[in-house]
Amino acid sequence: MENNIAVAALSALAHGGRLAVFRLLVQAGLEGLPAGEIARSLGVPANTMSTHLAILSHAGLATFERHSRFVVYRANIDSLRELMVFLAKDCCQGREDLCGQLIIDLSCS
Amino acid sequence: MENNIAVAALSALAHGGRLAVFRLLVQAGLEGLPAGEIARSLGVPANTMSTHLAILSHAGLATFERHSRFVVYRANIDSLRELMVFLAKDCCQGREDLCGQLIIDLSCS
DNA sequence: TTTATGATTCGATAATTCTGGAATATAGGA
DNA sequence: TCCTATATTCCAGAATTATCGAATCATAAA
Repeated sequence: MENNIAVAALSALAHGGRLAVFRLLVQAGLEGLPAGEIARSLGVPANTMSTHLAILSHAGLATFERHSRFVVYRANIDSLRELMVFLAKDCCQGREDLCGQLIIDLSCS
Repeated sequence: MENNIAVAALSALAHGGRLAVFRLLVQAGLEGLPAGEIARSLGVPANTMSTHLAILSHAGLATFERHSRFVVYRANIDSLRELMVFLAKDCCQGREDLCGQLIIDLSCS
């Protein structure tokens, strides 16, 4: 993952509202959610939400697909994984000893 | 990790310059680096760097300790781990199936 | 006490991001 | 065609963040 893309992804998630959107999209799974429902669900005006969704998809954290009048958004889990690898790599540059501290618990507790 | 702290950590890293600082601190390891050396190393004015360092330590990503006239900063790897866990958890809320896609390769290649 | 060095804080400007009303697409139905 | 529903783009003001010169603080040495 390139540096600039990582910064874009971090910026996209560094916003409470967009973090909530991402979580909602993850919960929605493969079916995804139309923009309007996301906006309604989080109590945000449609145009504001449209901006947030554009930021998320620009950063690669979400994908979208038009279905007749609806634009369905989906979380891009793969992109989140790349971001996590990027962050982990920061701690592995010639210092594998520190890498050990990064073992994270992925059990869904 | 609390939501607001996670957002603070994401914001802190969502800046090319601060990302570079964090990387430098990780490379420096347990010894850490004094503020001035970090500033010189990255070609940033001391006062600007001081602001960046404050943001990083506020977000928990760095710690500091005064040694006579020097203020030595260190990366807080543990905090990065917590951030990664936080991000991973977003994908595990009742959807353990998606969690599988998050297995990341921590081998330091 | 005076001077020098390292670091932070203050204050002001520039730049960016956030937000939402209004206008504009886009697609389907009457 | 005309109307409605869904979504985005345009635009402008508000809010926040970024940057850095100057002043100040903190520590140590002369």
